[in-house]
Amino acid sequence: MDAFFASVELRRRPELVGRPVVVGGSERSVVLAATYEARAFGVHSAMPMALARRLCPQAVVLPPDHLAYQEASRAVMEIVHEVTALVEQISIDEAFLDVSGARRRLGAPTAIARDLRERVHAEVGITCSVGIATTKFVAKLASTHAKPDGMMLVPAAATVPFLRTLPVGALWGVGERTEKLLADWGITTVAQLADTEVSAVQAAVGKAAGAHLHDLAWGRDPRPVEPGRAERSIGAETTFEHDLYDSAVIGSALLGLADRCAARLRHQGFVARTVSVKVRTSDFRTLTRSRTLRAPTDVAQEIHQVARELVESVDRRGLPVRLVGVRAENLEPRSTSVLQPTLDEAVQEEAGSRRAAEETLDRIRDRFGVNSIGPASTRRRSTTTRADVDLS
DNA sequence: TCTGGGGTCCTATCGCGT
DNA sequence: TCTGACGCGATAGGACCC
Repeated sequence: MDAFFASVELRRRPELVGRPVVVGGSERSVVLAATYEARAFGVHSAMPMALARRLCPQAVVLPPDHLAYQEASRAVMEIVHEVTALVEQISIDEAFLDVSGARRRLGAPTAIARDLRERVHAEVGITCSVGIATTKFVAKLASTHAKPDGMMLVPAAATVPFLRTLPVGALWGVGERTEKLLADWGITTVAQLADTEVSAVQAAVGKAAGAHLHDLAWGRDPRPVEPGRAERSIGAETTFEHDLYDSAVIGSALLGLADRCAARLRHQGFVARTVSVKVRTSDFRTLTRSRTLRAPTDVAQEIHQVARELVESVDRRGLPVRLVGVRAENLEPRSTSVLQPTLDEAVQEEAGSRRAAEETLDRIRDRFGVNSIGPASTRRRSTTTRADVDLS
């Protein structure tokens, strides 16, 4: 999708079409999406909002509405799945389609792409771009070049010449750091990368990455389209409005994050064997700690307990905390997970009743909304009376 | 300029068992 | 009995993507 979050916003606020629009939070956040009018001022996603406002003071800034984007994404992906079942969704607004088996039914890839783009525009009201190639990675590059609202075909024979025109930074997997490492070796273009010995590339960026990048530079990418890949982790994190010293406040934030993690684990039918936490201090250093449990869990109270201990174990050198996060890893389906027998019956009973309580939360949230109920210490004091309107 | 929140994957290191 | 190679899982950190 093109400027996805911004496009969804413009769909319901057509009066803003043609103006620079930026989607992003207000405080201490970054740009999530910018219209092409805003990009003309140098604004781009991941840029600090403070800088974006300075570069383009006249931009209309909209707060993100993730539910709306998820719904738009779902609508688009529904259309995509009508083209072929071989769909690999890689983010909220991107997917790979293997249409090699759909040609007889739907025609040439260019025809499939044209129909798909027309349908998305007509039925969802936003534009997308399509890249067509014999490998995933070249298709991705082609779609980037096609933006906005375009289509680009890179025939097999044209692949290597096309790649050689690009800077190394265009390669999928080459970010700021890798770009600099390669530049130290005099490699700034894909053509130079391709013409360098694999061993030299590996010396610069590491064994696995080096071999991979050298392959990509020659258009070699054997990765197939993999429909329905299983998730490997589920997490939640938050940046505070102000850096915090207070362990009690950090602890209640952790409870809210553990609660979100656990609810999503239960919703998707997973239990997690490992809990990891992330702490970012005021100097922007990021520390992580993780612990593998004796028995996997999807209970917020257990995750919170572990998360709290892990955060306590971090040496933050006396600095205040900017961000904390909780992540559940080593996921397995709850249905097949072996429940660890515990000799202590009281412990087992306690865990069981906690889970039952949290399942009740799930049902209340299903009926009354995700914000209708939550752990007491995470609730904002409101001006309403105790007969909280949330449950009315 | 001052840096989000959701993830994936890779690498280095360490302890442990063989 | 000691030593080292090796594989493996756990852990921590970091690069990268949208």
